[in-house]
Amino acid sequence: MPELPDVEVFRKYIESKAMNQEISGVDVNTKRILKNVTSKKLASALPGLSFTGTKRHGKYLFLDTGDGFSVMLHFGMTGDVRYLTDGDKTGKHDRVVFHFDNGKALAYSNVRLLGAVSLVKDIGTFLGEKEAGPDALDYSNDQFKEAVGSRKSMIKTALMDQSVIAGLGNVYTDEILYQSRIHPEKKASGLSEKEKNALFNNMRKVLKKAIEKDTDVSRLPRTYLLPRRKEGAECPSCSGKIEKKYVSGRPTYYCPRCQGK
DNA sequence: ACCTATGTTATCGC
DNA sequence: GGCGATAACATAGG
Repeated sequence: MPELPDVEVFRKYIESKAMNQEISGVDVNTKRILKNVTSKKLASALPGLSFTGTKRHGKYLFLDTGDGFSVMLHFGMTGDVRYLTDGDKTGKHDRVVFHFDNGKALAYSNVRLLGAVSLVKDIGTFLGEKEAGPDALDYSNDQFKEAVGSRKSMIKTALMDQSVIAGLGNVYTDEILYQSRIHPEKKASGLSEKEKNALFNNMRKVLKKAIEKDTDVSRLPRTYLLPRRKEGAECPSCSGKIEKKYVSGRPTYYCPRCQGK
């Protein structure tokens, strides 16, 4: 489920479990998940080091080693992490497992192989190469309005464009647009000041709420679309029907009555 | 067997 | 270069 809130929850999880434990070895079970690094390199660079800190930018997660480079984790659509303690077994989809000298381990799992694991020397350089825009939660209201308002694409496309805003994906973009009562196909540059302000405020509200609830959709407020993100579901606000339409090639759920064009 | 899916990247045409 | 549409990647579940 990795969008910004999911990756932030992963980050906190790793921060609370896997810090400052000496890495004893790295198992690469699926070489295809590695990008710009060989399994040999990964397995030789990390032993003796430990994870000393974490950083997240958009959907990218970085585990610092304190030795001038970080492990970069990207999760695609199905990535996850698990801290393995005594007796926990690795699963079929654990693509890379970082073992610690205390017997525990951190597993990066991914059903589909759309994600990536890599080593990154300089995070800023890496993000520059990826053309990542500012993180969604680092934007000021004015910067946000300028970045979004200058786009000629549909608002949903602009919000999901990682070079404009890093971190928003298909699911949370639907929620943000729903909360803001804005149709996903409205032209970004045609939004009013009021609409842009609402978008900015709801973006922060939705992302923070999702993080606060550990991205458990069943714990989100009743006024949220996510728990009912299904075609034909009842709109939590007007009791109309939720519609599904492909926007920018992605399945998009919205309430045509609340989110007029 | 067919369709769907939380992401990214490349390609084609306008 | 921007933008929309489309496909590709790989896999599990309905």
